[in-house]
Amino acid sequence: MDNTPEPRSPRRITPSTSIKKSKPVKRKAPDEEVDEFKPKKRQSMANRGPEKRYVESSSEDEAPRGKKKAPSPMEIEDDSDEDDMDDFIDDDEEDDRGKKSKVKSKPPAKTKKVVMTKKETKLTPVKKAAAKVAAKKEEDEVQEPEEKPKPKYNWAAAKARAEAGPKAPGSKEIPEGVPDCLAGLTFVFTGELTSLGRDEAIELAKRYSGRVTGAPSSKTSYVIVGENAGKSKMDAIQKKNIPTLTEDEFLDLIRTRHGAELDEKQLKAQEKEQKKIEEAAMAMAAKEREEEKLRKRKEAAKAIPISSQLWTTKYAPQTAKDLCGNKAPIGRLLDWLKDWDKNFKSGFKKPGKEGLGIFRAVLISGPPGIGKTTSAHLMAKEAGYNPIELNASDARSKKLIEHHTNIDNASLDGFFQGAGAKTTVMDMRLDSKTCLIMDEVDGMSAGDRGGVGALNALIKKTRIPMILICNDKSLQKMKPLINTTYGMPFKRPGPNEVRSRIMSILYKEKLKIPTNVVDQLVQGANSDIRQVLNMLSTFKLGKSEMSFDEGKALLKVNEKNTIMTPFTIIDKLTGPYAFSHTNRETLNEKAELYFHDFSFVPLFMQEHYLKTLPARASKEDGPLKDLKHLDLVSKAADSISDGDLIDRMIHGSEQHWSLLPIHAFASTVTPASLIYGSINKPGYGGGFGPAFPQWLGQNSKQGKLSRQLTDIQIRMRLRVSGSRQEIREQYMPLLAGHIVSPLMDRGSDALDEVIEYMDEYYLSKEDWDAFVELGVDSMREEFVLKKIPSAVKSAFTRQYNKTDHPIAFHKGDLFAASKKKIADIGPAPDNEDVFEEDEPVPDEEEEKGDEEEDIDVTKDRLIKAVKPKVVKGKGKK
DNA sequence: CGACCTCGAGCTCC
DNA sequence: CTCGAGGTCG
Repeated sequence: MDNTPEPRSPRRITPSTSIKKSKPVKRKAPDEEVDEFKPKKRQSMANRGPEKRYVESSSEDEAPRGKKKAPSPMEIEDDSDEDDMDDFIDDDEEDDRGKKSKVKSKPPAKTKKVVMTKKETKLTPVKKAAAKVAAKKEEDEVQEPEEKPKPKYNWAAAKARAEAGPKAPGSKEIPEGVPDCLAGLTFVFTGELTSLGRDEAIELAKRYSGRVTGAPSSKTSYVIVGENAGKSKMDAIQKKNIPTLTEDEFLDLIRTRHGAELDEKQLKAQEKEQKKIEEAAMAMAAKEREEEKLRKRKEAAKAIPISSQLWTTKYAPQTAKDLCGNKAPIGRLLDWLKDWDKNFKSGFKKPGKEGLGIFRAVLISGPPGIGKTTSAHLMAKEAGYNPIELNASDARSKKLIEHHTNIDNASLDGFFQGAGAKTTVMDMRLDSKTCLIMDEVDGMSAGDRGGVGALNALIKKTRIPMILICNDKSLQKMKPLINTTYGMPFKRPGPNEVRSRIMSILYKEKLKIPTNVVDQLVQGANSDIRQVLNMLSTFKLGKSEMSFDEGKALLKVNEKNTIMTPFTIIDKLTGPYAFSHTNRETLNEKAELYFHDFSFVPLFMQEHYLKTLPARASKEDGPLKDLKHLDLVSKAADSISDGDLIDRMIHGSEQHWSLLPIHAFASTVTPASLIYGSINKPGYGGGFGPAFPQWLGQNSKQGKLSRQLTDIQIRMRLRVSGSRQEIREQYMPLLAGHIVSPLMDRGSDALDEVIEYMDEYYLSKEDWDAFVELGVDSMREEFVLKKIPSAVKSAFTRQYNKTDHPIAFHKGDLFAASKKKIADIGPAPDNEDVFEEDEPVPDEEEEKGDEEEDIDVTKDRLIKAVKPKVVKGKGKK
């Protein structure tokens, strides 16, 4: 925190939430959260007398570094904010001095070089009140003249600023330019601006239809250079000779530039686009009329009139032209479908030019809402196929996969093998021109493992093209599909692609929404057209126009839908400008991020804090920079370590949950405030974004092992007694000699013996796997698996699956049911601990799952063997 | 109309 | 860094 920035002119810009389109609102209506929040906070600060003092003094000795202090929220108060506050307090003081001569002069803790010209600012009642509070406090603290202004002033000043800010004349105010005055210009922002946040600046440029890109290039009209501008960018700027602006000049540009000074080319392009939009809208209207007619003719009472349909269905893409983005993969998909017959005849031997001739199925993957399913349908139709959609997550299709497309089952399979045969599956007719579209493949195998396996087997012999759709193909369970299908990753369509479509729809709906607003919406909705349409259609109910700010408000309402993962949280907390003085988020808001998931976020922070290029060190150069970096990291480590201690108190025996906020700051916010900065850090293992905490990986593995051990124990408890530990330490080595070693030593000869032994103890093949995984020393996993020839392994699996086993609950899914059975039998009396974790006894339905055949044998056996009514845990044998 | 070049953005984790 | 899109030139 010692790299305090130069004193600078105060910011007169409201928090972004309160930028109003027209005149600033009267202050009687304090704007939104920020404002609501701050005053509240101030009060709470003011109420705390003594603590505050400590905080103040400690925040003062930041400069002499190395002093260990208990982490405290206030400490990590942004230095910049402090500065700002200073400035503001100064303002207030000066005002007050001028008017009442009441306030004593401030200790010269900080040199103010910049004297503002806004003393004439009329004090509004609120501001006066705020100033009064400030003044009073000042009087109180006067005895300690060496003290810096108190953090508590921040709130007063912040409030005053938030409310009075936009009105203050002569200060850096957000200028109001002519609409579209930046049209046709391309901006690049670099470095930290003095009063505008990066986002605000970008937003401002976009508000006036400017274009903002990340890297300067020959297309860039202006580069707005702030403090600490990146060196590479500056070099590029110099090399390409791009005009640069300061922030003030940028604001002036907005003020002075009139209208769109577009050159001919741009105008032409605009015209062209407009024409395209209108054409598309016409086409849409025509289509709608047609459909409306059709509907009327049919007189289908049930059909909903198109005009009242949801926009998302109403404007669902009808032709390939309507699809946004992903042009290349969609084209490939079409080619593949068209060539399918040919490839089928040649036995999928010829790769073709794109190499997709050898696949019988494609796997489309990509985030939701970008038209994967629609593309698949449209392309199938276009290629002359009759698409059948199976949604893997709905039970019907699941059954279908299980029962009809199972390779051992003849019904569908007959079709897939016989040429040209016709079959009906679930009331759907299949013929040679059918194309199977499996949606949400990744949601499939959740309930029935082997779903993907069965699907894969189906793919290998299908006689019709199959299009599989999933959201995430990197999942483990999707692995079998990767080699058998052609992967087609779909990406989010770019804003440009979405815009034209949205614009046409809007044109047709007679909604007047400027391009930049649409862009904003698209961006805010992450290019999810459906979401944008939904937002717009609800908006349409009230109005027919939308301003930039209305769009923003609309986005804000909808943005809650986006989920925060620890990754995004860490991104937010340690992003390049996360704690820069232009950042508008309060510390409390940052702490809120921690509370999103307070068991994970600290872990991610701990994983991440060494991987940034701290912005606080970026001022220095050479060795000094490294030193500063080290210093910051060391401080962050200290804080994280403090956080760990606090964590002990929270999660340890004392359960001091009230310490959670402190933990938030110590473990997360403070480190973030120190090391925030560029994430992409070459040379340090590189990588992108926060890594998944290694500890978590190990932890989840441990969790898995421990669950497996519990499994084994529960199964064996029919024969043996003992806690998990006992089983692990005493039975398992013994058992290993009987169920693992024979396979290692004698190979497949020992199979029968081993399986018999496992049956004796009700151990399944899965238990065997777990058993091996749990092994140590001479029984450790790699060693064992290496020693057993793979032929033996597969023979083992085959043989095990071939025979019936006297275990009622050898499937993981049936585990819940199995526990009940054990309870029925009555466990060994000294092992009640296992049953403590029992879920409520599952009801009958769950018990008879899909695997009835499996159960039947064993069920009889077990249930006959014992009296069923013994109460859980109490039964003695 | 096609090939080449240049610009720009997204990439990764659950 | 790599891919795709878009523009320009032959």
